[in-house]
Amino acid sequence: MKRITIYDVAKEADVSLATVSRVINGSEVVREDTRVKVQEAIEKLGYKPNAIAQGLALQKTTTIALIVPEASYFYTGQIINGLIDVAKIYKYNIMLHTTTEGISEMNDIIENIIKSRVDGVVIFNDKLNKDELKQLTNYQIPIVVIGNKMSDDTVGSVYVDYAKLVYDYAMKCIKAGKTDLALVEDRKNPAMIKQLKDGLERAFADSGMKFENYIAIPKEYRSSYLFLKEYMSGNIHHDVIITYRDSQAMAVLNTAKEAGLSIPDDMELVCILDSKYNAMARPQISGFKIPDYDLGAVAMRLLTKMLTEENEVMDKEIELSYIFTPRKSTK
Amino acid sequence: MKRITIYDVAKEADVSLATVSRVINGSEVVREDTRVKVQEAIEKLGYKPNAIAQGLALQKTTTIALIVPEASYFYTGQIINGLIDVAKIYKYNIMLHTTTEGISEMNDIIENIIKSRVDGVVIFNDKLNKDELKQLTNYQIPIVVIGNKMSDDTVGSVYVDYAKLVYDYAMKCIKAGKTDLALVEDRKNPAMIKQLKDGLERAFADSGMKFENYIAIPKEYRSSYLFLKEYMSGNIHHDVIITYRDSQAMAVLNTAKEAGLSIPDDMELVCILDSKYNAMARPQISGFKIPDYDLGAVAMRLLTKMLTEENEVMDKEIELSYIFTPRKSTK
DNA sequence: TTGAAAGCGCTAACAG
DNA sequence: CTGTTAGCGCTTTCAA
Repeated sequence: MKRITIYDVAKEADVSLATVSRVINGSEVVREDTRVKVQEAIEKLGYKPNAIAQGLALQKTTTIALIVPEASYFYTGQIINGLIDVAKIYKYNIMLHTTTEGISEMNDIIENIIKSRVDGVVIFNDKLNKDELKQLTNYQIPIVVIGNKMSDDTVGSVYVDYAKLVYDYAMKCIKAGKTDLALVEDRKNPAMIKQLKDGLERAFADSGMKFENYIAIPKEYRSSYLFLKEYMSGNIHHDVIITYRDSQAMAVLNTAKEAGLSIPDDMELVCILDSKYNAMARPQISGFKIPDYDLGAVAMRLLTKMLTEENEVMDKEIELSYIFTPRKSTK
Repeated sequence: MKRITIYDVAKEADVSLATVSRVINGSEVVREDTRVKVQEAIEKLGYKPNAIAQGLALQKTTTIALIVPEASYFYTGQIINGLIDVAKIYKYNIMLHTTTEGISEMNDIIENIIKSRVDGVVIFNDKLNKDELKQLTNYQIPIVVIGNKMSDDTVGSVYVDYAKLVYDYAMKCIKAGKTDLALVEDRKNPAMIKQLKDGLERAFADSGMKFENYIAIPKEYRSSYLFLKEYMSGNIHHDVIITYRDSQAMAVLNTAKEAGLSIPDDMELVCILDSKYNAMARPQISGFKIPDYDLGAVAMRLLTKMLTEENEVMDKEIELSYIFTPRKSTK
């Protein structure tokens, strides 16, 4: 089947290709009867405009690139959902890229993105290197980063202030007399853990104390669970244990129980990134509802603004808030 | 910053644009010193070939479209990961589309895909309508569907035979004297549940019995959990309860426990789609390890074959297998 | 209101 | 080995 083009439609409708172009782009100037004539020809031939050719002529692709970490967490999925939903509204397509291990990886992706001439890019990545961004900005490609607070002329950001989140929570605990807080490391999300650690350290410093219970997972342990099992069996006690992901919270739950510790009576447990699985655990795990879907949606919305608005978009740093969801693992 | 093109490079290197084109495409015929000269010009100007223009000239975009359901399950994420990893190997880009509610949705996506002139498409969707596929095949776009067994000249498929999986498992149970099997409905995955139900019915029929314990979740219940809580409290007993997703298995686990039933002693529990959360539950839930990542990877591999091989690809229907992972919820 | 023609940036014969 | 040129399919002045 010969790929049918605008020329074919023009011939069929007995008009020039310019006219066909006008009707597919909804130009006002076309006379009604010729518009109908062209429409009919389009229907008859099953013509679909070639977006590639349009992209070339228009110097814009109406597609944006999305970079996410390889890990397929529910959280990431929700961000993607949010982003796609609003992208759909503004007729943007999504080119999906994932960062896998290997130093050069990110560079390849960036290179690829530049070549594909997307109109903008959204980056969600724990370990974000500013130098890599610079490449993109050099090519004048508008960027929105999710998760890190940063912005300048071509980059905007949408994020949740985890440091503040944990700071506030820690302050509340300290005021309630719970001063033995512990944070479990998450090897997969180092940057996030750093934010949490910073927040805790600040809270303790502001309270005239020092945060010391950072539970690092030694490299020789294949999983947090394995280490925590040993850790808990040491008859360890903390007032509150804080984990980043649900799976770590569950590991704490299970290992504590196995060690004869009762949660929340002997020790409280809170998970930063809440998930439905937290609610399925027994006891149910308390957590912070992070607006994952909104992170994606707002990021895309911000990007469309940066893409369309003539004058600089003013508010390019958007902080989203969270809600603490108390369940049964905290008192 | 003026967008720099192949012409700029040509002028800078003092050659024709054809030569530049040759070097960026790695043509063998270029003399070494001019190749170097061109390379230098490219570096100096920071030139990146415009993939859109290439696509237009070449009549191929080296991008494929991926359609997945909105739901951001871990399973879907893994499929995407697998697909992207092999897409990367073959230098294909991924255009991601999600099907949200609304009848016309899928049609919009198809329309969009046709316009974007992707080289092929991979579809993973529970509720797949063959008529929609026909649109794509009309435009000669190669398709690979994940999850449904089907194929013809332009469509291939990669799937796991869930009906067989559950059939075999049911037969094993029946032979062991466990004849009271129950299947929990999953409103979000009707087609999948149908496969499972078919398999069970066949197993029972082949054993001279009738499968009757299909646990439908009435619409008025917001979640499986809510209904199961009531169901279990009715002093119900089955030999084995089968669920599709981990969250349903956990709901069974929790509601059974709350009703005073012991798993696996009073009742066994098995989850079709295994996940890490199954291993985190207590007791740990037995499940079938479905090769999610491979589903994506193999689908993409198949598509590249269909895209490059001159002669018809012979094996366009690929069945992947599963492994039963016995844990603590089964005896 | 419509048509002619010049690009958009690149590839691929075809000549030389 | 390299340059010339004709597209790829569409948009957009500029004229008519």
